[in-house]
Amino acid sequence: MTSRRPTMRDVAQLAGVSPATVSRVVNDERYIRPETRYAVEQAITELGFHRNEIARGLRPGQTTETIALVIEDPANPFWSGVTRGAEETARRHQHMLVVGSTGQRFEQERDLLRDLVRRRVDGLLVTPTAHDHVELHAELARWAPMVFIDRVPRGVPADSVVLDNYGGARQAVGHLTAQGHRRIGYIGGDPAVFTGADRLAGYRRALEDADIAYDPALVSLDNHTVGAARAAAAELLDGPAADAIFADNNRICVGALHAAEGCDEIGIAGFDDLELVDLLPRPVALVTYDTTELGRRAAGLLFRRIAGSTEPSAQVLLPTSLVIRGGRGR
Amino acid sequence: MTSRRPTMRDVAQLAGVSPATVSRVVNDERYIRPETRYAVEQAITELGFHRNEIARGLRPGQTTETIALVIEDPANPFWSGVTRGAEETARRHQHMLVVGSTGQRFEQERDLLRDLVRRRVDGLLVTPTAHDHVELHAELARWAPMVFIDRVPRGVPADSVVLDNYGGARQAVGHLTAQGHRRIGYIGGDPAVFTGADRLAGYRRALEDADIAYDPALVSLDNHTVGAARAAAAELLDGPAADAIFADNNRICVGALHAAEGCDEIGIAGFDDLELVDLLPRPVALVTYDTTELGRRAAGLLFRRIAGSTEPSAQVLLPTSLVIRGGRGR
DNA sequence: GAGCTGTATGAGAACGTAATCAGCTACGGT
DNA sequence: ACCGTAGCTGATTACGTTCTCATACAGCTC
Repeated sequence: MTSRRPTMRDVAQLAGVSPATVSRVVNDERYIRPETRYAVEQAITELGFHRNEIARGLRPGQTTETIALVIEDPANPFWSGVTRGAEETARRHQHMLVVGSTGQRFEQERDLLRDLVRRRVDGLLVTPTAHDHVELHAELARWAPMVFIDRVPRGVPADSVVLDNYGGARQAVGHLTAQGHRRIGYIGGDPAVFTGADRLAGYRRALEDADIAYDPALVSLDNHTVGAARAAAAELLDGPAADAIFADNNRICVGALHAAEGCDEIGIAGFDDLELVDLLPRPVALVTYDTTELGRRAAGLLFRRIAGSTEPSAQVLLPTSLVIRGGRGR
Repeated sequence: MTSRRPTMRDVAQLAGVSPATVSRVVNDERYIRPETRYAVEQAITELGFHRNEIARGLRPGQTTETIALVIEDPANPFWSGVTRGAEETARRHQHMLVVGSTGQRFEQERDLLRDLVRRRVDGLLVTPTAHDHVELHAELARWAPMVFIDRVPRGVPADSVVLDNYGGARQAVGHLTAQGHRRIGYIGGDPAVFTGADRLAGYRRALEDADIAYDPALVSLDNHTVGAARAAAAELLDGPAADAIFADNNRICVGALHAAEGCDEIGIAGFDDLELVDLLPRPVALVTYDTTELGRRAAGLLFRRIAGSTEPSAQVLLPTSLVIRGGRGR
């Protein structure tokens, strides 16, 4: 199938010119006789020549016109939205987007980032795995600009874009208290993840706002599946008699909705949007935001760095909004 | 920030050896004295050296260890599942995954594919845009193996992986007829898209199976948004008095569910899974499948080609299964 | 001690492209 | 006749790596 691929030399030979001339034609430079250009173009078409961008990128000062996006899981709607924004922005800057996933494993993140630096990507959009590993990011940020997504790095002076986790959670839980709920359960995922801590803080702040004492018995952490969240919700409703639940993310919210099915007086609020919630009989308060914009903003910051910006590092906080879905209300 | 990046020459100079020796250490070859290896490793650490994979890949016969995935929209759950499967498989083969989106625009697909071939990716996973452009794919498939996803190319001898669109639709519509529905509406998207034609054929076949005459008035095409689908569904229920609806994809299904809200006697079936459907009061029949597996299979076929397989091109049909969700049935 | 084999290293070429430099022609002005 | 310049093209080199070849020494065997 794939015989040896034609090079500029091959094209040159066929067209009866030197490789330099072929290069000039390909790069559309001045000072080419029309007949020469034509002959070279003929040869290019005949051989099916495609300039080797790898060799081109080897030249000093050249870039690979590639940025990388390192996320937890490309299939999760949150990350796939980010991916779309990043891809869109990369394309606008004539760059390709490489996507790598960490599955929340540090070793995988480390290998991935090192490999990407070796491949000379022009920049990195990174969601670090749960626990901080400053050395890794600091060492690699020497060679390629890095922008963090959904995490604020400690100790690495890099740009970052995060959601307003604190404000969003506070607003959602505030909505529950305004509805008269007093015993609001919190169901979260991995407590080591940056966003979880912020959302929990927002939850506590909302309780404070409403003069409700914080009760650790109403907080369940480390729920990583819909099933676990469902069980945790059932337990909170049953044991400490929660009258409402705040779900830290969309997986957990689905679990909570299952656990509270039929009990429409239980208040439910959650982070992340969910499709079809508006067809449910109960109302659900959701903290929504634009993940695509998250990807776009992050990539935008990255390209500013790639272009050579030396401004102090920026921490962008993306706003969230609270929407009330479902409950047959129109 | 980014000073000039150290090369093997720099490392060699610092370690007091030749570049060839550095190369040997980096590639973990035999015949290196332990002291020499140590000195080189010290120099590598001190300079923060990372081998330039671009230069490495320039050598003849070398590959870029990169495959590309060209899809319509990375944010769509269907494609993000495929992305995950492809990324996972790429990683297992020590390859990076480049993701590009076409937004269903042919020019964008063309530019993207050309650029990827110029960048010398080892292979391409492609979902062609709606209308066939055999020349493009045939020309590029000369240089990099190509596997088609969710479309069967006409005229290009390449592997492909598609869902059982025909069988899935037939089964879902068959379920509706078995429930006693006789006037089943079909709501589809772009009729030029390969999958739509197959699903429509499956719909017609299921009607035939149940001795129901095909009525064009019950078929609505070219619905590209949830809103359009909702309007189309409302119209079918109203005008030609459809008593059930088959939705060609998940966007359309959401629209149909909205249109039929409250009318639980209207049968609803659709292609693609939907979250939270199981909490709806009405039952919904859904054609489900594993998009991640789709990506994995496609990438698997691609790596077989990359490894040099010359078997005749394979068309993999991925099975679907029908699940009945919702309706408060447990 | 001549001839081997295995270990360890370096010199130099090659990969495909683009930039630099140099050279050529033709033409206009002096 | 000479110079300058614009238009056009080719030879050469460099990019960072790896591969091939050459070399040198140590420890063998006969």
